[in-house]
Amino acid sequence: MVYKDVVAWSSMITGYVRVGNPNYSLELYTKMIDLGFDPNGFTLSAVIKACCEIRDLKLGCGFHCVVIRRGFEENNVIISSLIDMYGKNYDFSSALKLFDEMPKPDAVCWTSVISALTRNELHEEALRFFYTMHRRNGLLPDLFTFGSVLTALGNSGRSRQGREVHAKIVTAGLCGNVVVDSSLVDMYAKCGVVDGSQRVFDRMDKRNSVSWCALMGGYCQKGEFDTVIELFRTMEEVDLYIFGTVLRACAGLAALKSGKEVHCQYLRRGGWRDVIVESALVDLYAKCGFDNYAYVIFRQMKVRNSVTWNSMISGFAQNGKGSNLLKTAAISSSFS
DNA sequence: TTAGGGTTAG
Repeated sequence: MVYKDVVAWSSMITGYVRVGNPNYSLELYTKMIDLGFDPNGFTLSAVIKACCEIRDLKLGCGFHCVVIRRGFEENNVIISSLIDMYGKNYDFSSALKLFDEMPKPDAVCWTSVISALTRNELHEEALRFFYTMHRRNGLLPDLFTFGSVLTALGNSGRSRQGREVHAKIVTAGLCGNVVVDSSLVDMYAKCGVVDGSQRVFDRMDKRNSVSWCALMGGYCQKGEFDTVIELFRTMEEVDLYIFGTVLRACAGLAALKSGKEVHCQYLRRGGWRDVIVESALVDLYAKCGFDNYAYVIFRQMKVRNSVTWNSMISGFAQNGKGSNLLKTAAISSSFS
């Protein structure tokens, strides 16, 4: 395919990123360059976003060089894409460096760096940036900013500040957005204020799987596992994330029957081979005394991580399988 | 024609 000018190429490249085909966007970009067209700001922000989607840090760095070479360093749209790309690829120091070099970052750039810090679990730093953006620079946080800030507040267990931010969201008239409301449910849940989560959840007009998952996570954290299982049974649509939480509740109760039902439902969905859910299954069966079955799942897993190994090893330990335990522990140590 | 947000396991 050949387009007549760089505007047409950019529209196509941007369009394919938007519809979730970043690889094709990058192919188009290569073709465009091969045909001798020069990328403009629109093209570059789109391909950087594509690198972000496919989690290709190396290629993203390459585009960062192109941005510098072509003199787009003061383009806020491109820089916020780059900050986001570095943040999502867990290179927060590059994200921070880029942000620090900006003479006058706008609210979106502040939000991008707050999100990069939150994603890299630098929650206190993210909150410092949020207050600086707001108080010292007079920039107004929006829906996107609050989404990240609530994550940082929840993960650092700051319920008092969480309530203050909740008040700001109400004042700004931003309640009613499903992402912000779900983030509030999650913030209260992670702070151990599950009644706060429930209140926000009850007032929501529109809920999605994130809202449910956040609420159920709150009850799990409180040890109210029966409530989690009850909530799960009332859900009409479930997604991958829910399984991890509900299996944690089943394991907490050593509820083999419920666990098996959830396991069947997970298998019926088909296609998912998720390390988190499968690790939760290993833990569930081991806690219910079925370490042999836990081991069957463990062996079939395509991807294992430290949680999987720990669940299996402690499963053997709990069930008095000393020799299996030592064998598994020895193999796991060769992976670390 | 372009940028940024939320949820699972030991």
